[in-house]
Amino acid sequence: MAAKTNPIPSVWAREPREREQPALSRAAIVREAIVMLDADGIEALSMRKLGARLNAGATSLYRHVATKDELMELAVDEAFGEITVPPADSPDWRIAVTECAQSFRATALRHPWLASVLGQAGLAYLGPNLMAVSGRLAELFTAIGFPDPNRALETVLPYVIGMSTTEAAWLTAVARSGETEASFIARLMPAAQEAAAGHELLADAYATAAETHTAVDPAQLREAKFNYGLEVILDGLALRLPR
Amino acid sequence: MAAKTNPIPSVWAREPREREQPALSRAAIVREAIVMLDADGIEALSMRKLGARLNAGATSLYRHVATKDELMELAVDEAFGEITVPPADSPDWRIAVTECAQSFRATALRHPWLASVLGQAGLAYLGPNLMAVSGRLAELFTAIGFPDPNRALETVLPYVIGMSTTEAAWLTAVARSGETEASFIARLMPAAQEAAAGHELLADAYATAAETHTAVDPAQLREAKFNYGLEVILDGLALRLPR
DNA sequence: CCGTCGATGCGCACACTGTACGCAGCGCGG
DNA sequence: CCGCGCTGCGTACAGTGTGCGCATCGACGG
Repeated sequence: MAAKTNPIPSVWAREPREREQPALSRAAIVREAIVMLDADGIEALSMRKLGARLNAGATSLYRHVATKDELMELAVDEAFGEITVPPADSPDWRIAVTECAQSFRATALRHPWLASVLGQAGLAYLGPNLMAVSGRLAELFTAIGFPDPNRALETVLPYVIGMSTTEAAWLTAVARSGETEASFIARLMPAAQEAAAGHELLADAYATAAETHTAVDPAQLREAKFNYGLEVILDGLALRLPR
Repeated sequence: MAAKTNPIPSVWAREPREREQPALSRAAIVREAIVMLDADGIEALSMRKLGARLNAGATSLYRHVATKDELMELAVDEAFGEITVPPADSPDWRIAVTECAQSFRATALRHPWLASVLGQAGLAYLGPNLMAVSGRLAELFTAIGFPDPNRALETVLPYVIGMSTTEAAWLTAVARSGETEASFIARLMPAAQEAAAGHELLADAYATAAETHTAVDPAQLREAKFNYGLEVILDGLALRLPR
């Protein structure tokens, strides 16, 4: 402390060494990577910038992480840890499935880079959090009583993934534009209508979309859309439940 | 020709110039880019390699394409041109929807890089082919008679996108391994079972999956899974059709 | 036939990426 | 006390997208 308040400009007078940071660790690296990914998107994450953020050189990270791909894998699993799946003995199965679907969607929207990574790597990862989510989903869908729980799960999940990643990609585009979602839509729709020239119905759809989006919060519209599709699928699944 | 069979080592004796290639053009660039993407995946495409493939320097491409992102956008639209949508007056709406869903899936599996691009950029593109597909889909779903055709479409489409991109990502991982899909599964499943330790149901699912996959062609299993989920959704949508 | 001009291709250069390698310092066991 | 393994870092290399200015070409007006 003395040396700090009395800054003698000599290399010899400094304190022996300041191990201020809790050093580098795999957990700290992954945590900071997620912060950067959330803030600036996937293409803004580089090992050098990440190292700098941790008061470390770029190549120091490689003591704790084999490769950047592995780091992304760890980040994905970490994000999956935020997904909640209701217990298998939930009283109302539709509410239970809806809850975990919404949890998945919320996680994907909180971490829009997930969409990119899943598009490239799929679900071949085997991290503990991903396994936990898969396991709990299997339990839930089995307990519901579907004749083929896996098939049922593999109907809902693609829908949730598809909708969430599409939404996330959209939000990424919005974020890159620097505008609010509403103003981005307002700017995009005329171009869309022009591009849709020759496809009457489509142009009309864009026109009415532009109107509704100025009246209603776009985020609410997206959520309603998500829930509508989910209800459709749950109806379809209900037909397959033994009575 | 004389100069070629008689190679005088002089700059002055050579033929005036051979404009053998039909030169560079936006269409040729996009076409060759798709060939490379299909063959070696998305991370193998670089402007330099693409230029070399066209007997051109890397930066020559920029006379016809503003940026690599724009090139990808063009490639995506080109791929969307392969998707077929049945006419709006199809007799059986379930068959019609199934056909275009399968067409979408087939296209995504033929061009697995589509999954990556859609995950990053979403459907905000406005290319002519994408507009044409959207337009025909709108017509089809309107003609079917849903009370809210857009909502119906936006239920099926995310499912198709989610399942197709997941499958494409999986196939990409398989391709990177250099093995056949069956042997890749055989090698992966033990690891998956180990990772699923503590989640009984999941481990069991992996075990039975490993067995069935050795008995049945994995590609057929994937197709059946896709069709099952699609049927579920169509059942859910049918409930919303006015009788 | 010549001069000019716009379009096209290309070499160079810059900033940046992931990551392999070998060295320097630390804390700890013998 | 010595040595050793673990950790961080500096350097370096191959490769990326792309801006810039020059060389070359076909076509066209005089």
